[in-house]
Amino acid sequence: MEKKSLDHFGELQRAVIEVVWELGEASVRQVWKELCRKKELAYTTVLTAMQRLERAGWLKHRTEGKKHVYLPTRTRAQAGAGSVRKFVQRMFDGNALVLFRQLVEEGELSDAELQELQQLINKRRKEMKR
Amino acid sequence: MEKKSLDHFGELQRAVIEVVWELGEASVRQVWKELCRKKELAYTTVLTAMQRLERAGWLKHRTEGKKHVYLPTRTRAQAGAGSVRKFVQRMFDGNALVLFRQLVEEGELSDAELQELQQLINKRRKEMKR
DNA sequence: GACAACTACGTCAGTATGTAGTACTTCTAT
DNA sequence: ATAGAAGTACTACATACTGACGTAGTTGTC
Repeated sequence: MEKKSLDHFGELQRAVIEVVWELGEASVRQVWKELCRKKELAYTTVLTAMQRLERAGWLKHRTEGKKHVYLPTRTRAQAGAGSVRKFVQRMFDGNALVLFRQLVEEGELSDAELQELQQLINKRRKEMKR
Repeated sequence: MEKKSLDHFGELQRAVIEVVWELGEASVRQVWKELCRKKELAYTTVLTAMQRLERAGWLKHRTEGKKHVYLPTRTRAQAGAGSVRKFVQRMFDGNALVLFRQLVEEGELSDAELQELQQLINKRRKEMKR
């Protein structure tokens, strides 16, 4: 069922779903207006993108008068988590620790961030003990 | 220049480069033989895949007699790191901490792994202090 | 020089994507 | 009731990438 990871969409579809997440729910026109602030687009271009996202299972819609109001099927956080999971699967054979090692050792994080991360881990481990 | 992340390749190309990494360097025939253990493939199919990987900047080759010996342009680790970086960029606006939070809080890791991660972080922080 | 092994090049089908036009439908204001 | 605005549905087209090969030309070796 759930097939594609978020970061495998094209730019347009990606931008569309980001807008929907931001607004919580949105009509085509709303999204269109938002995207037009960056770049002129035909209304139907956005419509198509949203229909494709719906077919792909990322959006659903409810009918309101004559228009469709689209909602995300997953929260941004859920989508992020799913993408991470798939990414870890593809890239590191499902072993998340390898990814961590990569990020920690390749110096992607500042000392402050590392510290925050430690707190996160401690908290998590305490929660798990219960 | 460097455009595509490792996990955006198709299955064949992905399998090819994995074999090359494993062998260190490899002729088309070597890779072909290896891949044929899983699935019959025409020799030229593999050839094409390798040529495309070269055009994309993931392999280079040296000529040896009449054949080409292909080498990776990046180590597996470098490629992994690059992909992670791009992934973090696309998915979390470059903020790796958000990714960590995702993984830690969504319960992707066991207690043992969390513990190991803490050790990694400690080691890294000590290194940074110097 | 013949032949096997190679590479170069072209091709084809399938899929995804951005982009948008056209036609049909429906709500709404007069 | 009806015209027009606003919506959606459907179709189309160009581009790109991929898997998958076939064929033709080249070259090293016996």
